[in-house]
This record gives sequence, C-alpha cells and structure tokens, in this order.
Amino acid sequence: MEYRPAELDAKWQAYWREHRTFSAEFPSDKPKFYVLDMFPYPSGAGLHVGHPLGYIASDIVARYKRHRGYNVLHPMGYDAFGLPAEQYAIQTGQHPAITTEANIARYREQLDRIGFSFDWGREVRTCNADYYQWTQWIFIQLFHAWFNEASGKAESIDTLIAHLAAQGTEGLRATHHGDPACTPEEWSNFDAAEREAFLQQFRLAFRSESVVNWCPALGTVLANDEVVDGRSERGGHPVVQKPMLQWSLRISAYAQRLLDGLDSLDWSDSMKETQRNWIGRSQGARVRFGLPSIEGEALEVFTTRPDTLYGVTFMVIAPEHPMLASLTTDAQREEVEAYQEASARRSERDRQADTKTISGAFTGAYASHPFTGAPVPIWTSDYVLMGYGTGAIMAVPAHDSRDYAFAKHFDLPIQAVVAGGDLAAESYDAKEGALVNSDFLNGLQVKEAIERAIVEVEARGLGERRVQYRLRDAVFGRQRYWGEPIPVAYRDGVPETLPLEELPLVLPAVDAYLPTEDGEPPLARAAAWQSREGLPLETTTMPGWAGSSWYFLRYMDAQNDGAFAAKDKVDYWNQVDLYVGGSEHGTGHLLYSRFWGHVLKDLGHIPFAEPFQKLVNQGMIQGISAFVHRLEGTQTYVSSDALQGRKSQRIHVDVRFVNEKDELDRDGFKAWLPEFAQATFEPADGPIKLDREVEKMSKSKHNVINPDAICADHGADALRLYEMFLGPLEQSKPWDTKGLSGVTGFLRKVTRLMDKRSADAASKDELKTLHKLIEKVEKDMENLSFNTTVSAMMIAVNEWSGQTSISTSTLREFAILLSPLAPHLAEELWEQLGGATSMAYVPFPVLNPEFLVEDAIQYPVQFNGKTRFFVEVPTTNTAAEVEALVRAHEKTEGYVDGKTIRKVIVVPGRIVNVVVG
RNA sequence: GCCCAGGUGGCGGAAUUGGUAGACGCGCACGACUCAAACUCGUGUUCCCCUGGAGUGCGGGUUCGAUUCCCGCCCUGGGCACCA
Repeated sequence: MEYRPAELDAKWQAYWREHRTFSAEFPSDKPKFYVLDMFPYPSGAGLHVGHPLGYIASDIVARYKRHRGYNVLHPMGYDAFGLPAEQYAIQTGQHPAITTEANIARYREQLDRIGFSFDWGREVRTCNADYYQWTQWIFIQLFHAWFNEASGKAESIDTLIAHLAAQGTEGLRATHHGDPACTPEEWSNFDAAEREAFLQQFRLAFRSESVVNWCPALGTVLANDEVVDGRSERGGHPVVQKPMLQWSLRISAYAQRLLDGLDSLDWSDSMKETQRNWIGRSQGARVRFGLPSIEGEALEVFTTRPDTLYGVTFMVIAPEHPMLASLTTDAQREEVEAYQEASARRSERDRQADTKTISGAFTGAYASHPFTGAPVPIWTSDYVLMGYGTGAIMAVPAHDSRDYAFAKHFDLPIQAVVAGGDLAAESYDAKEGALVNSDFLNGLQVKEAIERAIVEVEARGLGERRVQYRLRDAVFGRQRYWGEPIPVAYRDGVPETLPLEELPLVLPAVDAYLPTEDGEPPLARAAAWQSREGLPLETTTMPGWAGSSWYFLRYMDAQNDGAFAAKDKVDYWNQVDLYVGGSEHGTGHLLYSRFWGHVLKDLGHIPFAEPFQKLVNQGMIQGISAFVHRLEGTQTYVSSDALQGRKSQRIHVDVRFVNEKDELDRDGFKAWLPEFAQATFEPADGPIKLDREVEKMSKSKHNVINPDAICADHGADALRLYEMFLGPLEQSKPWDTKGLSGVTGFLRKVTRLMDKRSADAASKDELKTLHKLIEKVEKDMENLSFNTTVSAMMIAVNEWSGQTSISTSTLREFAILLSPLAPHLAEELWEQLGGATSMAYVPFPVLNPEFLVEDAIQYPVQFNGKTRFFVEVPTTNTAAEVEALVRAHEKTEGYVDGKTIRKVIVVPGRIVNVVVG
C-alpha cells in the first residue's frame, strides 16, 4: 500500500460529510460526553497553525469517546459579533455582516481540511437573530431578577416586590447599589417611575450612573477585563474614567459563589488562581468615623486591619467621593476643586503609570476617631479609588506603605501600633508582632487584635464585620453597532423590557456605523428605532461577551424556535465534560459564563450552575521569526556572519523566504515588498545567513505557518499528529516545520506494514507490543498526554516493522488505536482490512494483561548507586535468590575491589544496589 | 511587591507512590540503495582530560539510591496590583 494523504483526506472527509457520521444522537441510551472548544472569532487573518491545536486535542478525545461507546456532543460555531468587523465597516462602509460571513467561510474551509469530527448540524453564530433572540431573552431574565442574600440565590423580582409591599426594606437582605430604603406605605405610594428607579437598585440587569472605562478612540465604554494596563484590549487605545448612565450586570452578587464554585471544578491551579485574584476577596470591617462638622453624618471606611485603628493619623477620600464637596471648608475649597479637576483629567493609564508621584489636597475637615474621639484630618487623593470599598480609607502610615509615602510627602504624623520594623525607613506592613499604643489591644498579636477590634467595633455600634470583593459589576452597554440590541424600551423615560413575542429585536440598518452628531450610539441613526407600541428603544448594544456566555447551551438544541434549548436536551447533555481553550479568557469569558450559569440555575432554567466541569488551556504555538541585518541608513543586507561589528538593524523577513539552512531567498525577498526592491547584498553572491528567534506567531512578525499549506503538502493526519507530538498540550512550544518528517515517516511506515499482513494468528511478541500500546493509549487519553501517545505508536510500529509479517487482527486493532489521532489513514486501513462502514464507532480494543507478562527481568546492578552491569533473572525468583545470584556474579568481585559488601538492596522487579565500603 | 506554573542533550521533549536520566522525533555524522539527487533503509549521537569521571537552573540536606522529597537562592512565563 502506498501512502497518498491528499487522496485519503478528500475521500474520507467526503464520506463523513455524506453519511453525517458525527451527528450526536438524541434521545440516546448511551452515556453522554460533551467536549467543547472555545469557538473562534472569525478574523480576517484566518487560522494559523497555533489555532487548531486545541481543536485537534478535543477532536482526539471526541473520537476516542465514540470508540468507548459514548454519545458525543462535539460542536463548533462562531463568536461573530465584535469590534474588528465593525472597525472595518467604519472604514469601508461595508456591512459587518458581509465581512463576517466571508471570514466564516474562510474559517470553515480551513477547519474542514483538518478532518474534525464536528457535528456541523449544530453550528451557531452569535450574530444570527435566531441565536441572539435568546441572548436577549436571557437579558430579560436578568432584568426581572434580584439576588436574595437570605436564600443565597437569584429570585424573580416579584418576590422582592411582595417583600417591599408587605414590609418595605425591613428585614430585606439583597445585593444592591445605592442606598435603597422604604416603608410599605412609601412603596405603595411610589408612582411608576419611582418604583422602577427603586427596583433598578436590585435588578441583576440594571442601569446606573457610575464611573466607567470610556475609550474615546473606540467610542464606547469597556468592562474591566477589556482594559489592559489602562488601554483597550482591542487596539490599545487610551481609556479614561468617566461617570455615565450605563447598563450593567450585577455579577458582584455572585462573587462568593463564583469563588466557592472553583473548588468543585477540574481546572488548572493557575486558572483558578487567576479567577480568585480577579474576584479579590478580602475580609475586614467597615468602620464609621463621626463628622462633627456635619450633623448626623459619618465617614465610612473599609479596612482589613482594624487592629491598627489606634495608628490612624489621617483619612483619605477619593476625589470622586460624593461627600467631598460638603466636607471641604471654604478656605480649602479652591485647592480641593483644582485637585479634583486635575485628577479627573488623568487617564487610567497615567494614573497607573505614575503611582510614585504623590498628590492630594487637604479638605480642611476633621473626623473624630471612633475610639479616642481625637480629631483626624481628612484629605483627598487619587490613590484612593471610588470603585472599591467605600471610596474612603483610614490611613495608618506606620503599617501601610501607601499611607506611609503620603504621610512623608505631606509631613503628617506616623504612629506605630505594631512592634517591629524601622519606621524611620519604611512602614511595617507585616501582619506579625504585638500591638502597642493601642489601649485594650496592647500585647495582642496582630491576628488576635484584628478579631478583638472587630468585636469591639460591632459592640460599640461603630461598624460591622465585612467581606469586600474587588470584582465590580460588569458594564453591559456598548455605544457600538455590531452587537446584540438590548431589548429595552422607554416609557416616559422609564426602562421596561420588550414583550417576549417582540424578540428577536433585530439589529436595524443604519446609514453609517458611527455615533450621531449628538454623540448618540449608531443605533440612534436607525429609522423608527422604536418598539411595536411606538416606544423609543435602547440604543446601546451588548458587549462581545454576551453571546459567548451561554453558547454551550445552544449547541444542545441549536434549531429550537421556542426556547434557548429544550429542557430534556439540557438535562441530558448537562455540563460540558471537557472544555478546551486559551488561558487568555480567564477573567472575561470564563467568569461571565459561570455567572450566567449560576443565574440560569437559580431561576430554574438549567440543572447545573457550573458550565465547564473540566477545563484545559492549550499552550501557544510560537513561530520562529527570521531577521536579516541591514546596515544602518543603507539598502545593504548583510549575512549575519559577515557583520564584523558594524551597526545594523534587524528586519523581519517572511519565513517563506528562508531555506532550511536559515539562508535568504534573495529574489523572493526583493519581490516581497517594494521597499526591498533595490536591496543589495553582502556578500554579493554567497549565502545570506539570517538570525532566527522564537516569538509569538503573528502576521506582523511574518512567522505565520498556515495549516492549509501543511495539509496540502503532508496531509491532515500529519498535521494532527505533529501538533500533538510537539509536546504537552498545555505548554507553549515553537513550531518547526522540519520536524514534520518524523510523523510523515511514521505514517508511511504504517502503510508499509500493510504489505506484511498475513492471515496467520498473531505472534506472542506482536501481541505484547499491541497490548503495551493499548495500555499506554488508554492512560494517555485520560491525561490528554497525546505527545506520548504518538511516541508509543511509533515504538510499536518500529517493533512490528522488524517482524517479517503481522497478522490482520493486530492491524485491525491498531487501526482503531490510531483513529482518534490520524482518522483518515485509520479509516483507509480499516476499509482495506475488510471494514464495511466507517470505523468511527467500532469498540476500542480490550486490554488483555496476560500478554504483558514477562518471563524474565533484566535487573540493573548498581554498586554504591552506579549501574555497572545487568543480570537476567526469571520473574519467579525471590529477592534472596537475586541477591545470591549477584553476589556470585563474576563481575561483582571487580567492583567490590577488595572492600566489604555492607548491604545488598533488592527491589523486586526493579533494581539491585550493592553497598560497598 | 504578592500569587501560580515551569527550568532536563544542538532542538521539541520522555521518565516523578524515590529505583538503568535522555524514550520518541528533529538535526547532525557515517554507511547502503542510486549515474546522481530526492525518497527509503541501517549505524552512531549528553558532556569531558574517555579501562574512568561529571551530569536534570544554582547551593545545601535526607537516603543504599534524588530529575522526583526538604531548606535557601537564581532565572523564565503567566495572573493580580495605590484594592485599603
């Protein structure tokens, strides 16, 4: 048999498509297995060799599980709303749907070449109205829900209304913002607008005036996870802080549950850690400081160190703090207002970049210390953030480095309350040591003192124990076009959700994809943008993560018109058993999906809260970039070994123009870009050596390797095998096309084995090889260690290749073992060995341990831990017999070398160590 | 600064309830086939001062025996960060 991968790929891909080989069944008596990939955003650049890594791994699992008798759900779709298509639309006027459609077609073509066993009948696209009507439906569920802290879960808003009607906010424990309080009488006297304004403080989807990340270049607000180092994640544009009226989702209500839920999940430690960091739980207390200048008011702070209360020498409030204006004395007003303005102008990036410059202003006001009653000066500074805790802090310069720096800068007093450290040089932040200068806390260790202080604060009614989270509510509205319209209409300015029968609220046509002249979002350009009843509609759209927060549910029942998915299907498919994707989604997608999962569970729509039971993050495949040296200020390109210390710039060269000796293809290079057309080379006709370096694989670094090209040259099976063979799935590793010859050689060896097949019974050695392989493959499949699976197969094939013949039965079993990794060749082998249909569902070979039994063991014999020779011993021998054999061995005397044998250690089945001394 | 993961040949990597370090593959070298090249096949390939010695980031420790366990460092990648 000859190996012709191009023919095999075409033949079997057509077969699978025609026979719909990989449609998942429903209903089914089989156990289910749901294996999911993070669906891609279809970008214009197409796939490079790094993208399919995770898809190949999940496909191997899917195929393996089918052989194991599972009903496998292995779908694929597209996260199709997003900024790049819209930016392109702004530039060209082309509707983003057209760009998106074209990109999807390209993605599909590339995916199809690799031979994935996706059930394409379940494809989803988040930008299709039959999909996003259910995204809108979920938004409506969120709108009509609140978080009841008494039951620890979300409930229908009706239960809140009933509570308010019966007893007002008395006895109510709900997650909310603002300061909602009412009596049942007040509630019943509210008019419609007042009622809604009140309820908005509780809804899980709500509108509020808050400080948001505004990105002027993109013309939209961004969620915290979309801002990296003070710039937008997409495009790297500056982001500023700005108060705006915005739709948000109350994810903060779920902070503790999202934290606790991690314990039950089979995710990597680092991914769990990323989520824990993002949620940012800290324990402490809220403490109120009285304000003698304002009757009845107090300044509330959050602290994790209530033990240091006696070390408070000043307080700081955020420049955006609502009480700042009323606190500020007339004498200080000018200075404070100037400071407020200056800090409002600073972008988030400036604020982060320059945390060393200390700035602030004194308000002129004093609070009174809750324990001592002493006056405490109140300052304002932007090192205190309005978005965390209460937006105000008690400053303890002796034991907090930020407060210390501030105190030093403005020459404020520093009072030590924990022994240890040298306060002349720096603050003492460690939570170790005994309390001093602290009245009733004196002598206690920090941890005891924290506890004691909280008890005291509560007893005196000065505050209460409190857990604070860093996780903020997620801003949900985007001032953009290419996203799901938010299904809300306004009646006299009061928001209400659209009736369900008006869904989907379809994205309207607009004349341009830009904001209006008054700064309204693009949807405001749509003609008659109003509900059927004629009410004006919301003009912001949902963020990119809306559609991806629940798509795993839609795959279960992708065509359903009456529900996001039928209940019996959701019950059957349930959680995702294996989710494969990149770790860059740790704080965005994975957190929001979990949040929506918890809400949908609470509201009774799905039977589980955690969508993804097991998560695996595939590593990055890096590219090996090539650089040519250009002499500074010239068009002369020099071989790297001819530079001789001259100054040069390193220029990226597309890896297409590099041969296997790292030499430049001069003609290709000159024809590549106009700027190189006039290039001259040194040496004038010898080879031009290039530098190589491992970098991220990307278009801009010209080191992209395209999977289609690999499939065309070597076949899909070689690509699949090689991506896995490169190393452990989770690890990042560079792509080197040269290495492909190893796996193509293996595939050829397999086909050559077919020429040796015979109808004779399998030999004992042949079966030992086979069953060793079965054992290894089974183990590796559970651990997703596909790199070692490939090695094990190579070893087995090498062993069989040394035989003069191999039995048909062994080859058949081997074909099944191979099929998850190299399905095209495996199907072909199966057919040639007499299989009548696709092998995709034939049962996996059964391990028979009898074939693994060895008659004899090669014991390595060590002298003082160094291996010197081997003895072959029948497995039946006892340790004492082995020892006797070694003592009597002819070589032993030489290594003992006249010394005494102190001890002989025999580890049965493993090793012999002779201790000589 | 805090937290997490990881450091093994020229390269990708293998081996951890402590038991032959370097499987498998690339690359390289030599040989066979060929007029020749490619393909294919075979042999070798951690390093060194090579009958021996050293060696899994570095320095200690436990052990008959350590890539694996313990202590202290260094480096790389990732997460969080004026979060009180």
